[in-house]
Amino acid sequence: MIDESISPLAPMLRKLDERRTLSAADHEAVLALPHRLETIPAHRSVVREGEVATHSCLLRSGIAFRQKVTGDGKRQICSIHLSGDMVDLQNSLLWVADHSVVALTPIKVAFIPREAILDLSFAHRSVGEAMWFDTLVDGSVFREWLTSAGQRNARTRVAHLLCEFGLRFEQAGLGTASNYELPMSQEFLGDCTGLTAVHVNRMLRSLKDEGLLTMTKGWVKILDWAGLAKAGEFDRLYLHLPENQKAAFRKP
Amino acid sequence: MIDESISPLAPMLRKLDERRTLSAADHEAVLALPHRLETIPAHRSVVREGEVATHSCLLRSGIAFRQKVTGDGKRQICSIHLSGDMVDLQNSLLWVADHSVVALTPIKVAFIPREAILDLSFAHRSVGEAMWFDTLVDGSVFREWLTSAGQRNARTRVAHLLCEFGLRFEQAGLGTASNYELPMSQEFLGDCTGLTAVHVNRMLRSLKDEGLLTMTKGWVKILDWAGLAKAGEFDRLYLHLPENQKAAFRKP
DNA sequence: CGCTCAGTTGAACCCGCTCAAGCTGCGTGG
DNA sequence: CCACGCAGCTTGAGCGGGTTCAACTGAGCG
Repeated sequence: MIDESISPLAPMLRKLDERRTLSAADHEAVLALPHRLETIPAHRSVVREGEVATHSCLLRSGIAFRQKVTGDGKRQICSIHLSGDMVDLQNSLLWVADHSVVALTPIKVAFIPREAILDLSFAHRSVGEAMWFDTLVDGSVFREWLTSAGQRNARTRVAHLLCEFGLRFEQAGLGTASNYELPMSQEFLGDCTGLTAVHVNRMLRSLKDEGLLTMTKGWVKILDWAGLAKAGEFDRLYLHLPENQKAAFRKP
Repeated sequence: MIDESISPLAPMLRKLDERRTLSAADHEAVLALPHRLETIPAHRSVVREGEVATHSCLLRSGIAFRQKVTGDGKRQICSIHLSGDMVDLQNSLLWVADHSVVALTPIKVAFIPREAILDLSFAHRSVGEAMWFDTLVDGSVFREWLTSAGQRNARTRVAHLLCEFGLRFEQAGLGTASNYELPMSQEFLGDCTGLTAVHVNRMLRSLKDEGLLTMTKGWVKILDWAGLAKAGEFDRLYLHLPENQKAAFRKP
């Protein structure tokens, strides 16, 4: 197991290592990445839409999210990110940011120059694959959210989101899939799902009334995972969780 | 310029070359990729959700699209793809397909083993970067579609989609941004935008009535690009078109 | 000619939005 | 200790954008 105290980049290593088996040399190379540590307060943005992103940003702790803002000021949250996520590969590799990355809670980050990321990726194939695949999983989540926003009704969307968050938080070592702390307002959940805060509230009430979950002081407890998953049409396949993926890669 | 007659993989080379300047060795390596050619009729799927995708699929001609189907049978189109696109990198690299890829028109494809793609990418960094970045652009388009589905009203969504298609078709050498052939039913456009065919019809009528465009026999003519772009809140940044990107990379 | 599929239009309906009011919990300062 | 303010949660009532259902039109095709 990788000790967090070894290096500020340890969360990154942990995540890459889940996705691909890395050699000692790979480990060393990752930890040797040049970086600048920073703490960013809640609500402050890491990168803004339209800016040139020269650095990529490793999230070491806290929660961040991606957002896009429409012409008339409405906000769409595109995904959330937890410890270990390379939260701005998308923007920095594409040069001009097409969306913003914002801190939901206070976060600790490490900025890494994009060239260093690319050099590392192509010098160490396993690392490169793990990183590339991570960006593909991001894409898969975007597709799922798009499908929710486009095709599912409000109740299903909310239930789906809470299932996803459960698995994501558990994977990142923050609670369990059915019991986790979620520091998000209903307004925020609305911007994730394309609903208003008022309607999110009503859908949560409906789910609570059916005994599927409780929410108190920012803690979500899912009382009936199977029931909530059914209500949310939730199938974890799209998350491409590492355990499944690595298993698949051992086969051939 | 790259001659299509050299190899069936020429469209791929053209596209990669737009994104990164490739050496002669890079060219050779791309064209040397093992592949199996196939022609697929309209409506037939290339990969189905849940299948293991061992091959990646280069689209040589025709139009393909990605779709996800919800529990109650509704369909979300996630993106469309044109000549030169590696239409199934997302699925094949992630192993188990989380969405389907379907032929909209009859298409010509070349199936390439995923291992060959990966070997090439990591042996030839420019090729690898071009390919990785292409998957990131796909992600950017997903985010934009998500934003449309979640936050924009029906009229804006339809106008936005037609602007995007214009630029995509022009980029692929199929017509111009304001005059292109679009072999899609209104039902299909509805599944792209999360609307019903009936409402797509009404929104198109509204856009036509304002003199922004005409649609006859599958040909879209945009009479007032600026007007349509405004109606659709359209900003091309998210497409990360090669000309802008390559220019950015010459700078540093 | 008759079939089918896509486009078109109207009318009624309903899911989710908007507006508005009241509530709850909590931090701040007197 | 309470008073105050503020942000987020809750609930109700009415509205409206988009859906649903249905009928008709027109083009392509065997």
